Amino acid sequence: MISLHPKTNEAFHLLMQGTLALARAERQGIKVDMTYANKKKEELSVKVEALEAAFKSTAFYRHWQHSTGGKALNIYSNAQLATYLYRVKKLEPVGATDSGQGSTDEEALTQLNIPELNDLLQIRKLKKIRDTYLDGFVKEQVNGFIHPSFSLHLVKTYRSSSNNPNFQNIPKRDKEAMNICRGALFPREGHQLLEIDFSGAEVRIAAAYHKDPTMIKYITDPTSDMHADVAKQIFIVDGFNKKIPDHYVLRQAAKNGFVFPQFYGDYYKNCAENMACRWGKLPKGKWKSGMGISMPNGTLSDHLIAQQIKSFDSFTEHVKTIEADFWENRFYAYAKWKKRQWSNYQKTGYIDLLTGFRCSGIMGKNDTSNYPVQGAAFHCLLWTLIKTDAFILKEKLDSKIIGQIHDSLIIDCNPKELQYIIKTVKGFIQNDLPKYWSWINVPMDADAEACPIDASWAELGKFKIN
DNA sequence: GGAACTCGCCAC
DNA sequence: AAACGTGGCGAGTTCC
Repeated sequence: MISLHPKTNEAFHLLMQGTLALARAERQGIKVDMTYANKKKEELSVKVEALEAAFKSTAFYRHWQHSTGGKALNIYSNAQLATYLYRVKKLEPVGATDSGQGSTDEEALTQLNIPELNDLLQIRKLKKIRDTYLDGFVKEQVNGFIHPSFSLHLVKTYRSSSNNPNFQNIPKRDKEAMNICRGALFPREGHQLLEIDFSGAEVRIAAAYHKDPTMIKYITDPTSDMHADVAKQIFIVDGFNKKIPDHYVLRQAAKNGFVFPQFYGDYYKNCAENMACRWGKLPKGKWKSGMGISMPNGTLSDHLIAQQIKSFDSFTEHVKTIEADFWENRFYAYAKWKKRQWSNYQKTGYIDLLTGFRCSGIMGKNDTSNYPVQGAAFHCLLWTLIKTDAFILKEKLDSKIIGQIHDSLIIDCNPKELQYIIKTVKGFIQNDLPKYWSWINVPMDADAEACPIDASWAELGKFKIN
């Protein structure tokens, strides 16, 4: 028997209207400074060639070359690199790829502590910027504008995807890569780029599913701070103050190394390793005084040793207890919902989203709680994009929606319309959206950031708007 | 010579 | 017992 989802019609209309609004954004496109892009490509090529020449003059390279027995050596072949490192030199691989080959990613090569490999990593970074991003813009550009495509029919969770070029993965965190890549993208003459982001989209939409009272409190009480609370617990800090830089780093480590991974279904061993080694800069094994990132009094190892956590293994055991507390006490209702999702899926073979979509097919346990959150959170953005598009058309504004990145809207904005647009879109998000979807059970909010007039997308951070 | 694969790496 | 969700894309590689 076919069971029809009660909200199918609503989901259908969201897809239809979303497709039309996104098509208008695609047609608008984003201006590329071609002179800049080509100049930067050239500069990167010069750097890559210099680094490549330096690499090829090392004993490491000569030995590698010699080891191939006459076969042409390509220093960018990870297969050849893995063979050399793990078969010829018999080094111990830090990890393995899906197919079982010793891994040659940044993590693995850094751990090997071979200076020449750091040069190789540097070359990889520059080539990525040049070949994936700058060259992607140049290839896809028509009359100085790129027109990234947005699709609503490709992703299992009913999120969107983007290609030709992909507008949703342009570097942001790495400052150098961000400046070079986003520095090529501009608004129309006299305009400024405006980005409106949902605040904590997935965390808030998850609350509509699990209705966890602790989580709802964290979202609604502005004096509470979930990541700080978890950081205090993991790193055992009294008098935690996120204004102290050392404490702020611990909060970031807890947020990105524990809280979010746990929401996606990660487990304590990965979390402990990431927090200790990647964030805390502590080694595996036994810890001594003076190791790791700085703390208000001494270093992280000093601090943890004083708390009787004297080794990586002991920290891991500690994080295990925090994981148990996280799901058994702090977010008990959330954990219960996750279990229900899995058992419902096992009975029915599908998962329904609050926005009227249904995910079927083979899923793992984590998928059954991740898909509905990821999809519905994106649908909040899509709904807002449709409303904003209609508003711009109706008011005959000069500003144009040019793209979307899962939970954010990017607008090529006429400065005269900036405040009006921000106010209106925030109104859609804060007032109209929760009315349209009455299952939303926490306030929805957004942040707006703009670039100066005529400035590239790289200038976004410098211009916050309350 | 192209399809399909692996690997690494960028975003949310 | 098992052990992080969703994509796109370039380069290298293998297969037909």
